[in-house]
Amino acid sequence: MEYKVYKNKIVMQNSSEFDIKHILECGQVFRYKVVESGYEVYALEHKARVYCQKDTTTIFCDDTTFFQKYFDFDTDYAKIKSELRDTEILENALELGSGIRILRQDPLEIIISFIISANNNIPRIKKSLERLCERYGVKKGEYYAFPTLQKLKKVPEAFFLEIGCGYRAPYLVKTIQMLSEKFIQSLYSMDIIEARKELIKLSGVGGKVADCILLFGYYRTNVFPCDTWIKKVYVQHFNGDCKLPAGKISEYFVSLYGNNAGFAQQYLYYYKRLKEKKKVKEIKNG
DNA sequence: CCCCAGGCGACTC
DNA sequence: GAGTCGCATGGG
Repeated sequence: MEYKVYKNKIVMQNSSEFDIKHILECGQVFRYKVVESGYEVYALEHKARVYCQKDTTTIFCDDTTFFQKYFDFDTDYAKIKSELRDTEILENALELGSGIRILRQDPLEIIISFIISANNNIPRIKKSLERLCERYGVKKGEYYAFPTLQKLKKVPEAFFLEIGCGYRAPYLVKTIQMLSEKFIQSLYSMDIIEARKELIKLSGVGGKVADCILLFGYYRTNVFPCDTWIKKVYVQHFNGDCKLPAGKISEYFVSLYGNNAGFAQQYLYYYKRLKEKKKVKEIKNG
């Protein structure tokens, strides 16, 4: 991918491997919002504004080094896509979500976000996280940083209830008490099986959430989070058994795509959600 | 009223 | 170990 880095911006031309809409709306990140003709995205204490006009994408930000890493600029997505283009459904998904990239996000932010995500819908997850940051994150001008672990340890269960976390509130409190910087760091170098086992020990973290944490928080791309949408993909496009548990479906896709499994999952998830949304709209409009 | 949302924990057997 | 079930909460 070709790009130029300036003092406070990164500029890309004809970037077929970078589409900010695809990146933000494929379910890996919740702290972003639509602004005039672009998006604003928040990561830890940083903020970026991304605009796309014709063939030019511009990332305005406070720290270009941070966001080059965050947007995964060192990975060759053209190569990954060529390796994944093996079936009709993948071909369609790769075309629809051609500009998807897996973000290098902060593990703590991802752990909290995906505990909240369980059996929840995206608008509500976004709202809960926004209110958590507003109350416990450091104010950075007109936005808020994600709370530090130290700050999170002071959040009472009642507050998580107040911001709409529902029955996940006690899970969050319990998990935050279990977390330490050392634990979070230790997972980077841990064997994937072991890391997954450690994450599942956390309250509110099962197999699916653990896979999301590994993929989005630790960039472990040889996992395949299986949720309700992916289940539909498996049944409808891979001739799968609808009674098969999520863990087995996940294993199936990892055996199929190996270190590209996480990427495949994002393309398929984005594809299925968009298609389903479109179908609902069509029904509504007659 | 129903069903669903990026599932998990507790409880069975 | 696999199979049920309840779960807060808001939207369609």
